[in-house]
Amino acid sequence: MFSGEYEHSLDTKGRVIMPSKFRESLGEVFYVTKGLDHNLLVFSQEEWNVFYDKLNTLPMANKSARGFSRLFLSGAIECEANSQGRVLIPANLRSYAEIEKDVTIIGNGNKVEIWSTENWNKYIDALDPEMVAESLCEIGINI
Amino acid sequence: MFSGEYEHSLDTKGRVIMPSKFRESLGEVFYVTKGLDHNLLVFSQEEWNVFYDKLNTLPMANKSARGFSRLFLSGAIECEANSQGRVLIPANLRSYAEIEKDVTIIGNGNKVEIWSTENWNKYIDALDPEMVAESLCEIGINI
DNA sequence: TAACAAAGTGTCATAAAGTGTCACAAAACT
DNA sequence: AGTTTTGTGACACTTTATGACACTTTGTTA
Repeated sequence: MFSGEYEHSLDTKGRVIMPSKFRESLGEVFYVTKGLDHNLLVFSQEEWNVFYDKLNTLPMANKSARGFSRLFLSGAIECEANSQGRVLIPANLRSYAEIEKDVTIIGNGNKVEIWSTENWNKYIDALDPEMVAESLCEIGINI
Repeated sequence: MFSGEYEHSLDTKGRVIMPSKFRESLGEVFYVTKGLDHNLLVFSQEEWNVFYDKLNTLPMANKSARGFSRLFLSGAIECEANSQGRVLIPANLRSYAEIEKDVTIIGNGNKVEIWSTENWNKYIDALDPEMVAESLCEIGINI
């Protein structure tokens, strides 16, 4: 399980350090793709396979199925952290997540997320626990 | 699995570079044909065979099935990338995909897709994450 | 059918992008 | 406080992309 929050910065070539706490669980090879809140998602090989298999069962004659597939796969890269745990984030992912220099990397259960620090702070500040709780109730989720 | 997004431009003779990340998996000889969204599809020999077999099982008594078959097969060409990974896109495919100068090449699972950069940007910008999230729920993908 | 034009192909040279690793700084842990 | 681990900048090196140009093939016209 991934948890915690780490702030790092990109080097001049657009590489980011994967925090050492996450490296072991992620494994040698892992996957980065676009998330739904203008952030990036990082999956271990195992978790990625589960996700990829689901995508593959979708019928390509269906328009929205083609959309997901393109969104997630065009945004996906296979990474192998080098000896120092650095990973290159390609330009298209950087611009999608509005990442320039400072990133915040958080653990979120079965995945890791990469945010631009600015967006992360905005997001987490705007999150009102009361309202979140309320909405969960409404849709019948009991936590 | 093909994934990632690469932007390239055609040379003056209408050739395009196949990104190096894709070359190995595509193999020496591969197939290019028309796609469903005014883009081009690129298959490895192996994936092409799978695709071709699927086309062959379509009931040809059905009008759309005949259309499908004609769209994909009439547009198909066999390609061999030269030593620098360049491939000539024939004029009919270029005009089908509205490709003039800038192309974006994306990995999409079992196939590669070639888009005019302009069309690709329009397409991907029009995908609304909220709506995607909604549809993902419906089909039971949890991300 | 010879001459020419157009289209297609191969390859070089250069520029740009990506990758590996060293060395030091900062932080965490005894 | 000393030791180990982790993060960062710097830089060398490798790989990849692309314009340029020459050569080959194909097609057209006189």
